Amino acid sequence: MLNLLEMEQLAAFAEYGTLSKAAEKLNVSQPTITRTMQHLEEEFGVSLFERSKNHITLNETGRRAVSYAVQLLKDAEKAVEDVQAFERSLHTITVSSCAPAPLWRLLPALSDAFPDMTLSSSIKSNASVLEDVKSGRCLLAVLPDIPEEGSIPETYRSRPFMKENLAVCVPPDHMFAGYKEVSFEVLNGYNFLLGTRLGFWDDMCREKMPASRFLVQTDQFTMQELIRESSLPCFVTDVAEYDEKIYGNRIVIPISDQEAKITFHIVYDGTDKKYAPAFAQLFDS
Amino acid sequence: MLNLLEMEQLAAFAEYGTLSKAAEKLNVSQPTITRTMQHLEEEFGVSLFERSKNHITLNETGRRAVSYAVQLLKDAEKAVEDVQAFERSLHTITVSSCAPAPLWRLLPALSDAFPDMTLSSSIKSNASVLEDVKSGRCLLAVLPDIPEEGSIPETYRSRPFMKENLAVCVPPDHMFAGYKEVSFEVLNGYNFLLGTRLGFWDDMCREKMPASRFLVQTDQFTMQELIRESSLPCFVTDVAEYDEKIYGNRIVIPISDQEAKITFHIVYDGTDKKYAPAFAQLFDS
DNA sequence: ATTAGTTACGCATATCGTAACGATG
DNA sequence: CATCGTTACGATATGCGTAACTAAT
Repeated sequence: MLNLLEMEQLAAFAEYGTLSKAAEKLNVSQPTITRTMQHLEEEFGVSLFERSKNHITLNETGRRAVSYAVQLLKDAEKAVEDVQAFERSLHTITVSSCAPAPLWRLLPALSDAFPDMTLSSSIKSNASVLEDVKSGRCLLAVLPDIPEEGSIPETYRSRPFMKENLAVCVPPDHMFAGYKEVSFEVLNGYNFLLGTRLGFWDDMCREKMPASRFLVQTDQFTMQELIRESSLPCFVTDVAEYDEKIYGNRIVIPISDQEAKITFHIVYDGTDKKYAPAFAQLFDS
Repeated sequence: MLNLLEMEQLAAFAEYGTLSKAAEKLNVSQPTITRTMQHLEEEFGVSLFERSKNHITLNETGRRAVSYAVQLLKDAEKAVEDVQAFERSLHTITVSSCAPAPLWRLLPALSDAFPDMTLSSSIKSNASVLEDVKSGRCLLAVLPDIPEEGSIPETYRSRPFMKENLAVCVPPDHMFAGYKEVSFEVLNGYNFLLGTRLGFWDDMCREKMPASRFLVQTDQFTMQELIRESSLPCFVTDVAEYDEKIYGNRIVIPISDQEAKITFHIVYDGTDKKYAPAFAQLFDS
């Protein structure tokens, strides 16, 4: 039977051209490679090399054998990696969410319900979350609406999870400071501070206020500094606790549009024997 | 690195359910299998089994590892077989012919021109020969006409090789015995003796004489006996030497149709560096 | 003289089988 | 008590590196 260690030496010889180089690269003695090449010819039952007195080259058959050797090595490596990844996946609950806020409630609940499992979450656009659901890359998805008919397999369940309302947050001397509420239409054209990792809120703001510019801050401290020191409006929601240290005396004005009042939905595979019952208990209430 | 021998033991365990059975089937001691399974868990870096004190089963990860093991074993086996097949192909000239007669001249010529090569020939229908050419399953093809434009890749060359004329062969008291020549139309409706391995002649006779029945003889001696003892007409060609021992006093009457007068053509890949020049020399004259 | 490949030899260690043990049904 | 899996031990074989040799540039 073929031996992958021998395959590796064959591949190394093919790559480096001489037995000596291959031996050096693989940290074995040069006679070892000689022996292995001889043994490979026995294994394959054909001659793989052209030999002159002090030179050895792959012949046409040898080159073909090399291509198989390389492929087998890749496959074997991939097998190990995949088995390890599968093992990890058995102990991991993967969540893809369209926004950060649902995770603040969801992750503690999951951690409580599945104390032995690793939780892995990521925030991405609605489209990416949908893809993750469909491909099975996540076990739980959080989307801002009930997914459209046909956008996900029928076996998946969708359950309302929590509401979140978007608001703008302005300094007391800002022209909006006295408003009870404000619409996207009115806001459109003003520039905003925008933190990263807002998921779909990010997309929605750009869509609803195409004339506005969003000054994206990747660094959290910079963001906080700008909130204090600039008069630019920023966004908050009713789910995040309002932190005076950050927002100082800024004033929160709810956005009046329906689109700014979101009910997040949890989506999961209703036929998953391992998780569906537990998820049902968690989310069906 | 993974070891295919260990993969085989893992696959055997999966197949036979217990370590003991696997050991027995593979003709190794049972502790060997125990050790191998332990070693496999180290290699993969994950646990692959559920163990109780005197029982061991594959867990979910283990089953996945098994599927990779099986695949790797298949691939490795296929690699060896393919390399051997490739080696053979390097020393073999494969000819697909639509009829036997051209091979009688072609094979000796090839044997002469390529004394170190093995010759491998087969007789099949025109369609099969065309497929063999297109798929590269044969190096040389013999077809009854110049292949139609587009039926084979443009890089292929077609050269006339030899002619063959079909005739019927009847006893002296047969009603056709006095004819100078005879057409398919006249022959249509009569029944004939037909040897196997006639290639495209077989198809042509059935096409041109749809009302006739062909009594196919697979055994050569039965065929010869029937030629002697029956008055049924059979087919001969001008290429096969007329053997009195077989045909006795039978009389040969040429078939007058154009379709019974064939020029065989050799077809080969004109871009094949190894063979095209030699083939050109053999067939371009 | 240097580099490359093969062969010979001796040692280290890996691997296997036997045997003994423990657990289970 | 028959079956199954693990552990321990000793023999052997496998495989490696060193060294010596040949050939080529």
